[in-house]
Amino acid sequence: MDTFASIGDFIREKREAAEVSVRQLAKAAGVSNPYLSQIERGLRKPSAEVLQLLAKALSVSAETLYVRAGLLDEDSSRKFTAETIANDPELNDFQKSQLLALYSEFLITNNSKES
Amino acid sequence: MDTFASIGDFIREKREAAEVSVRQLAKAAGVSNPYLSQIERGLRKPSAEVLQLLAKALSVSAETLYVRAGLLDEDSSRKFTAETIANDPELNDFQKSQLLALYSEFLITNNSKES
DNA sequence: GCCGAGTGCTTGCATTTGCAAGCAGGCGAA
DNA sequence: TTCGCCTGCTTGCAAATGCAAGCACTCGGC
Repeated sequence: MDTFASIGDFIREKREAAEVSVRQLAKAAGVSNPYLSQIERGLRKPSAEVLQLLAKALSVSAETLYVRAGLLDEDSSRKFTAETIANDPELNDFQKSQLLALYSEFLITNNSKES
Repeated sequence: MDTFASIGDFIREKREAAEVSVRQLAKAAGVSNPYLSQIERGLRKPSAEVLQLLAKALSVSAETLYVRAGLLDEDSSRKFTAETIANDPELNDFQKSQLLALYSEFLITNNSKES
């Protein structure tokens, strides 16, 4: 599975579903229309910045496009729970340490159950 | 705030915290060491693929680096925290619900403090 | 038929990304 | 002192990205 051909197909599919032309989407996203055409046909591999612009213009999340492009794993959020909590800007340091302590406690509990 | 200078600072910080040299990290990530040096100094703007490689070598999530690089919005991180907890295979359902309840409580507390 | 407006795509080029080869320096051992 | 190994960085270059100018086509109106 060629990921970047896949993202091109996905973008074309979304564009056609939205019933807009290559030129219209390109203009809305702020990229050149030949380049968008090349992306859709898998001839070029757009940067994450371009994917971000296209996501916004297509009203889909950037994450969706990144996953399609192989730039994010659907597994990755699962692996780094502790880090995600630590980086959450909505939480203060005390709250983070409380969540992390509880999380660690659960891990220890689960590990001792498995032993 | 120049986002890509910021990602360079962040990568250097993580590398130094891990006590590895530019060459060691570059090798671990599979990128050239001069290029890594340029990234750290903000002279080059790495692609998402390179950020993905560096994230893995630094044991941080790709999302963390993407947010730092402006490729993902922090609003998405907030969604990811809840989702990350819900998807963590190390936790059972009860544990998940406890963490999510605590997390929600903190969000409500923080939102009412701001209002 | 011609024209204008639209369509997706071709092509050449400027700029950027990432690399390989190498430089300059520090440090410890002989 | 020299040597070997390590360090971060410089530099020139190949390949990739993204664009502007333009082509060929379709369609509807006159």
